[in-house]
Amino acid sequence: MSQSDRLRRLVADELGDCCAEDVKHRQEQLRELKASTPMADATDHVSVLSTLSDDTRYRLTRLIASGGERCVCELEVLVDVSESAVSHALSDLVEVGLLTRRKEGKWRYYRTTDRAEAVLAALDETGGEQ
Amino acid sequence: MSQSDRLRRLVADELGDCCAEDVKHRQEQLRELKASTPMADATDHVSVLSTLSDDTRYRLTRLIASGGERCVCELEVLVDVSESAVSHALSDLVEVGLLTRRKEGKWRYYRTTDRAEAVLAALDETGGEQ
DNA sequence: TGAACAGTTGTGCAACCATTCATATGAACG
DNA sequence: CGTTCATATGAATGGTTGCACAACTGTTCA
Repeated sequence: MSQSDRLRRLVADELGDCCAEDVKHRQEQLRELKASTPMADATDHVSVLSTLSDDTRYRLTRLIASGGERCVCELEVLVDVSESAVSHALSDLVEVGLLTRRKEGKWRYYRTTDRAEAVLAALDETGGEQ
Repeated sequence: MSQSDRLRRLVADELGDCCAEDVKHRQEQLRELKASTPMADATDHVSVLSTLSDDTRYRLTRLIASGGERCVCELEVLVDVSESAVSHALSDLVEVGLLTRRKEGKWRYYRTTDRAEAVLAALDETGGEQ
């Protein structure tokens, strides 16, 4: 069974009856949908999401978002993974634009970006639905 | 070298000089930050993010978000993975509350939730920053 | 200069995850 | 009922990822 077979049946079911014209129209509609859906940033967005979708990185981002600028040695205390893991995590977060890094002397301070805050807010504001 | 050693040095650097009192205070501050940062939904949020952070699932969500309700056989045309993979992906998305499923006859229609739209919007609205 | 130290990066292993193939379910229809 | 069809589900597997350990940068201070 081919994809277009199924599509024909679907259109037939939806419209009651249907002719080749209707199927063509639906196909065209889907083609347009695919073309018009903004996929340019897909890779960018996917890497942001996948970076934030790790427990350690999520927690670090949360902590920085709610506590303001922090440096590695403070963060190490707040999550229980090695300092190396914290550093890895922070670098990943900077790389995708969820954190910014500031050097001061031998310390490095991390801060959340607007993007990080927007994503966290989106999650917070849509908590208890189904 | 212990964590609290580093913390002491950090506080010393920040304040110019510091006493045991100051370090205690910073430690207390961090403890409060940890306690007050909302981590209850962490697992929930992390699974939402990790579900959406897959290319196939992200694209499907995008397509449904911009095209409205769709059923599996339409979506199969729009992304180039097997029907089984589409079905798996959609089920995963429903499970974490990014899509809802509606049955009608032998077809199943999928629609995005507020949460999905909020997260996509957050990403869209914070595109070109650094 | 060099010792001490904050943080970063490379590597290997273990755990996890996405896709596929094969099969199951459940609705419609004769 | 039995077949067809749309979709779901389970098991297997191939690939990816997170972590700890250790070696390495780069900075400060003597």
